[in-house]
Amino acid sequence: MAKAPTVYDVAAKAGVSIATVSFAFRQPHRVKDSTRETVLSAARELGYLPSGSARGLARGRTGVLGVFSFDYYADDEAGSAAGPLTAAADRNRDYRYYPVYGDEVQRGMALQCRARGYALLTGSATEMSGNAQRIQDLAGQVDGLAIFPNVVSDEQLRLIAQRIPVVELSSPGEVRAGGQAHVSVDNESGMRALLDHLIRVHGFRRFTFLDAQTSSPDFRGRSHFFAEALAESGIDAEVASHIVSDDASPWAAAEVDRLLADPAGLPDVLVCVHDEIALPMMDELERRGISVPGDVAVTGFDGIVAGRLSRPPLTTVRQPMEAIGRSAVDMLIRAAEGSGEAQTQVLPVELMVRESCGCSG
Amino acid sequence: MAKAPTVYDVAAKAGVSIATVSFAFRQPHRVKDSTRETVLSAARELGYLPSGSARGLARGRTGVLGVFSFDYYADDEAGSAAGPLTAAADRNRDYRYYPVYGDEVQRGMALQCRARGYALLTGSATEMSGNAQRIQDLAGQVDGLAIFPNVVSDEQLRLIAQRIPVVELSSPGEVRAGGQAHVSVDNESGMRALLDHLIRVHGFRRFTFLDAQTSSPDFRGRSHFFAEALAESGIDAEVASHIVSDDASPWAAAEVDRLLADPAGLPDVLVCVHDEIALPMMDELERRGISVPGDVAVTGFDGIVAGRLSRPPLTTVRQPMEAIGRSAVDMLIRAAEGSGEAQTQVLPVELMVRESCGCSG
DNA sequence: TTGAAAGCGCTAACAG
DNA sequence: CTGTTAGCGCTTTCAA
Repeated sequence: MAKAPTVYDVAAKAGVSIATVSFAFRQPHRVKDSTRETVLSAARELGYLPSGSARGLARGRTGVLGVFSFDYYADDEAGSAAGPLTAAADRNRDYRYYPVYGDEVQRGMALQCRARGYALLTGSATEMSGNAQRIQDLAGQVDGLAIFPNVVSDEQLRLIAQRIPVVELSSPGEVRAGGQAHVSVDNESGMRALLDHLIRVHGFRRFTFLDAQTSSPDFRGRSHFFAEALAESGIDAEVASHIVSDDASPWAAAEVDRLLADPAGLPDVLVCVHDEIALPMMDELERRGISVPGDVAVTGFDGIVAGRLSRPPLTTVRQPMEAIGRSAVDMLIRAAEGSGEAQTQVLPVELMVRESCGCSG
Repeated sequence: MAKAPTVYDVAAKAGVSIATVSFAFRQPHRVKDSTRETVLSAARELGYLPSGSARGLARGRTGVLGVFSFDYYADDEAGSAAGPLTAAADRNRDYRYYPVYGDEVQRGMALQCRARGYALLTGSATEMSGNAQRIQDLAGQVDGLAIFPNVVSDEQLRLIAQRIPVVELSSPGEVRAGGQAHVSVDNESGMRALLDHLIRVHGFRRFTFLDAQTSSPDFRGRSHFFAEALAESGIDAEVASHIVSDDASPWAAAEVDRLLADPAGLPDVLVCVHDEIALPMMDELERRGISVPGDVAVTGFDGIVAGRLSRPPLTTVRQPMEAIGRSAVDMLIRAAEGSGEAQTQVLPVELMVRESCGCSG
């Protein structure tokens, strides 16, 4: 790359001051038409491209929003191996559940950024260390940052939130960390609507809840309202021990073993804390010749795309992922542009009755 | 947000110079242990977060790569309306084909950026004007830029490529624009493998090619090799008039009308230039009671997720989307870090024989 | 091992 | 309408 021309070069070539060059681009109306023409064409001839860093530094804002996530499907070896990149390598990846929850939320953010004239900077955590460094670098480059739960320590989060608006893409924890903004969904209504359906329509009485090993405010909330709602209905539930979500098949197999070993027999329904637990469970059950929903019903939570396409289609509670992303962006922009602090927001969910609960398509 | 502490504040608090603060962060080994401790803890207490803009400006690089795309599903009204964001609004979107080709490529870029320690800045074009502005802003903030075809004028592209490494995510055009880097796939082999299968295994003789209205080097390549390969086999093909890809149902209905109106009857197979034409065609055919592949076979190109889940599953040629994205990132980084110019690269494709061609699952 | 000082390229008062 | 000028916050020689 040849040395990049700057405002100085353009100014010299156009025979004006650098301020005029800047104005010609940023406040065209403040410059005489003919002057603007001169400047613009000088810029064109030189191949002038304004430096984002310099602009950002001078203005104190970058026009960029950030999002930091954890990519469950990421495979660091693929990246470092630098081996031949083939179609076969691609195919071997497990994209059964892609796009997942976070992908759809990020998509919502991208769309809203686009609509609002911002760019979106994405970064994601690594299995390895160095995440603190990564996220600080990211935070230093944006006007506002959205963060998925469980990817950043509270300390880090507080540090960053002190400098730029931050919104967590989850429910607030049980203990509200001082004023931290959140965009979340109404887990309570969702869980209650789901259980209401299972109890009233299907008459289920024996419930098993499949929880995730990775804890999060949302998961804890669902678990909590599951128990609460059942208790109110005078039903006792069994809460399965934590599920390892690291590796798909092993835990599902183990869990089915556990269910089968229960002398009391299978429960009426497996209520899973999220779709990515429900889907592999259905697969594993089918593999063992156990019919869903014939022998046992299964439900999820989130409403990822894969659940619509599974067999049977998954009954679940759908989060408005795109809206979550859009909402986060709006909050960040509002806060970044000074119109008030970011506030926590709770979006509605929707019960999606499909076939895995026993309803007919 | 309180005024952000800077190196100066940290330096003052730690009783050192700003150079030492910088060193403490960027070249820890060059600073005495005790000094580093002092600096770091001063920084922590102050809640110091380095400014990305300032770093970028001083270093001449940002550690960020960019990608500019066009989002076909984007709905600007949803963004500007700022109406209530509900689950229902989300559900009404047509995500049948999501994630599309570009989403998977971007995913590959994100993964590789992560692996290489870069962040990824995403921007996308608008139906409206102002794209030149958007992309220049984007380009000004990154060390390298990947661009999808048909979203940026050649002039813009040249301007940007003059300043930072740029790679186009498509085949080079027929007329190679001077040295512009590309990451693309072997459309010729893919199309030939597909036709070979259709001719040899299924004995098809009557082919119709469904082209896209939006032209691109890849689409033109596929169209070209389709005709060439058939000609070599002594088969004559009919190339359907351009298909409007703007709105799904209307053109598909019109196209089916056209096919039905042909006194010669249906062709043996509809070879579509990409999956997003093949899929709606299959839907429309089914709607009219025309069996695929019973009455007419259909094939696609790209290998998007939706094609695996359609009924029947779509026979297509799969591009290694993730690898394309990863490869683009590697090229950009190589070029940005000065180890040579970005070069064009052609990745292999793979014929995915599924059921829409008449093979049995 | 640390400090002084010169930029990096642009924006935005403030003058004129 | 245009020019002068002072930063924006950090990195990086070059000296000490």
